[in-house]
Amino acid sequence: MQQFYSSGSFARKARVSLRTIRYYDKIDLLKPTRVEDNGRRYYTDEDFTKLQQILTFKMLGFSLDEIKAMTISTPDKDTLQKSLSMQLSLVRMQKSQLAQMEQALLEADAFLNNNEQLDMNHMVNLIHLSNAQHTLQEQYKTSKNIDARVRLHKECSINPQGWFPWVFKQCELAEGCRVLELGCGNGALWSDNAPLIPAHSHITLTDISEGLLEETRMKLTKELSQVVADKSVQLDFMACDCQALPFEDAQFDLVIANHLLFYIENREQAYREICRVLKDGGRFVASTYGPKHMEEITSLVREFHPSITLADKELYEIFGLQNGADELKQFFNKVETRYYDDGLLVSNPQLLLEYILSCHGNQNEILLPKYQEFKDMLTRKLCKRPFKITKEAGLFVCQK
Amino acid sequence: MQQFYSSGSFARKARVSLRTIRYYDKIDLLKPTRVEDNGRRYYTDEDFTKLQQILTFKMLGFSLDEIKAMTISTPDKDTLQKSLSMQLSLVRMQKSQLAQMEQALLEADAFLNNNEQLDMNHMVNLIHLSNAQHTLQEQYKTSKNIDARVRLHKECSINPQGWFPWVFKQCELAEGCRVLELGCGNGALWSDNAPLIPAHSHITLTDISEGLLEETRMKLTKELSQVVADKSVQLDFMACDCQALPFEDAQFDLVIANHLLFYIENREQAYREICRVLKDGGRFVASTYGPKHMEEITSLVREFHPSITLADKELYEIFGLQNGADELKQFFNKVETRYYDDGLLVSNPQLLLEYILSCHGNQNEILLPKYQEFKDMLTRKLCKRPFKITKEAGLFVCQK
DNA sequence: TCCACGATCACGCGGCGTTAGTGTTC
DNA sequence: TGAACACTAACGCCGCGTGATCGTGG
Repeated sequence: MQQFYSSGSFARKARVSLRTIRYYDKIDLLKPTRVEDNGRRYYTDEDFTKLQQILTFKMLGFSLDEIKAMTISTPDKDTLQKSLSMQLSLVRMQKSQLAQMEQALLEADAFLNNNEQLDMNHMVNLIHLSNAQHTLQEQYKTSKNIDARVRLHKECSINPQGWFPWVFKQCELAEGCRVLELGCGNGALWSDNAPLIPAHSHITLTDISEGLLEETRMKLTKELSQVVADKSVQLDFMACDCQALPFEDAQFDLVIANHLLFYIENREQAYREICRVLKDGGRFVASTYGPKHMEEITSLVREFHPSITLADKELYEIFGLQNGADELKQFFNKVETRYYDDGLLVSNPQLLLEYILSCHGNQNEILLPKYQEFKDMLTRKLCKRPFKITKEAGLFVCQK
Repeated sequence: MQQFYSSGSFARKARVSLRTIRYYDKIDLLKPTRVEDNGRRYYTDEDFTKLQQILTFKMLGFSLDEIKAMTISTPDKDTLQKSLSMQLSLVRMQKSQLAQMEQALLEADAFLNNNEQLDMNHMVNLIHLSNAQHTLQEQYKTSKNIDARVRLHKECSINPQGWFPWVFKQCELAEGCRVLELGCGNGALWSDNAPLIPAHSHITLTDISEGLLEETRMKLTKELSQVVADKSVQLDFMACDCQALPFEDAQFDLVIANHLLFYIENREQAYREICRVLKDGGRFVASTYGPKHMEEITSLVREFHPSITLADKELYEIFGLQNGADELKQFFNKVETRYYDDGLLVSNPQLLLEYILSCHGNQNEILLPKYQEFKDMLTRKLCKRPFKITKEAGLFVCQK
């Protein structure tokens, strides 16, 4: 009962070039359902739904490689619906971007009408907006990745407290304290602990990514509006590099760097800067992983294929729980190491799969072509009993 | 008082890469205001406005070459405003496209929710929509070109009647006639002559471009709604190639091909098809140019640079007023040639310039680098007395 | 004296368009 | 017996990213 289309009629129906169809076959993005011995390709209606996803994501600016990772699973009804809702949210984001452009263009036009002098800020703003669609995708991808990681931890952690509350507790904030967080990311440390933020505290959040910081600013000012008002807490945001802090000396009681230092090229410079902006007796809290963190996942994927690495460089080797104290002691008087007691019990293969695919190593090159096979293996592993994963995370508390 | 930016600070401010800035310099898309002897580039605020246009048009999907043609003139306040309004309309078109996508995605999702079976038409529709942004630009460009040509003729013609009313008159439509127009374009023949369309006539418009036809359909059904209702005129639309007409034999009293035949590869095949669908005694009206049409413009640009040609092949050589009758006589009984008496008197250099730039020859490669020089030459030519341009257009009336 | 910044090649990549030449099917 | 269609292979284009290497100003 299946109706087959030849490559030509398939391409015509979809109004894409034949070359494109062949190319998508060659790069394993869209394989024909059937290939005859003479090499002729035959496609079905199912391939249309695949092509639809591909083209829509392409329109939204993703590269074919990225699309390959996004559309790897065969489209059953469920994944199709997920994909559609993802497309929908992306289309809406694009639309709102265009609406911003429209607004800015209208403003610039009105400005030109009223005023002889034209304002460069308008122009620069427009320039940034027209470049924004690229940033938008980057953000979407990273936020999707972060999402996958957060979900695994949230849904499978043994310790019910959670990482951010634990870190917050270690910080021991006092009333009226002045705090600087470096690499704030999405600001989870503060949104997760909103009720615990002491009165009159002055919190400065920094990140090196302007776009991310802007998003975080919008999110936090919304979510913390109560606290800010009730306890007269002050929130500041500043995009900067922690190797060159734009703050005066001896400003802060506490500096926090949550899972950040392994990304910094010149850590000594960063320590110097942190010391500079800390008051005498102020504290520096720096969290990181240990060598055993998530080691079972690494073994698991290595079992499937031995040459997979989930991270280009092991972050804990650069700055980890086992070696971080040494270098910190050169800059701070007292350095105390504290471990966070937790582990994961994973029974949902999909969660684990998405976590693995969100890693920054070479896993996708190897796993995506054997997606189904790998998924089946995970499912088999997890169906009998939950999979136990070690967490080894913690932080250093340093005193100036 | 001018503030200069180095290439690096310019790029940082605009958040584009330095490489991009250098590349735009190399391809003559955005030249720095000043270049020092050591090769260093220096940019000003004016260059920001240029860059804004470039990036916005790029976001909207135009190629850098196209953008070069669009942003060639130095941005005084007037051209800047024009450019902004152009950007605005394009942004709005994109937005509406995205809105359509959103709609279609929602529908598909709802469909999936209610119904087990998913409809391929939805998918194919989505596919076409995601490809549409490309078509959109094409349409925008051709419509801009057509616009430039129409404006020149409308504003500078000596004969006040106008081309389309004249053609319409030659067609001698009767009540209840069945008419087929091949290559209807934007349907100007009918919108320009709406009050003259006889009652009960049945008009079928075709074009080979589906997108253009769809647009024309929307436009005409709006503009002719009165006539259609009052005189019970019937309008049909059909995307097809005139070398293979999807109509039965002996259907039409009249077939019209306005400035179309020179584009047809196999004209004999087209004539056969036209004869086939014409009733006995039915007529075929085919318009075209003659060799002298607009010849002064060709001389003018050749005067500026002798190797410019405004059309890749001269259309009238393929099928023109001077040679068309011969081939028509092989298929029709009577062939009568009628000339349209008109000419242009141009005093506005801008109109003429835009007309020339909208031609399909090699003029842009040569003229755009010397844009200002050419514009000055045109201005000088036209300031003393209007520039006279011959029109040699007309049509053949053939009887089956 | 350094070093951050700027400049010029030169190569490469992604996503196809475009011949060129060769079957295969209606 | 074409002609319409399908296939592979190979090269090319655009819009930069990415070094490599070499000045130069502050």
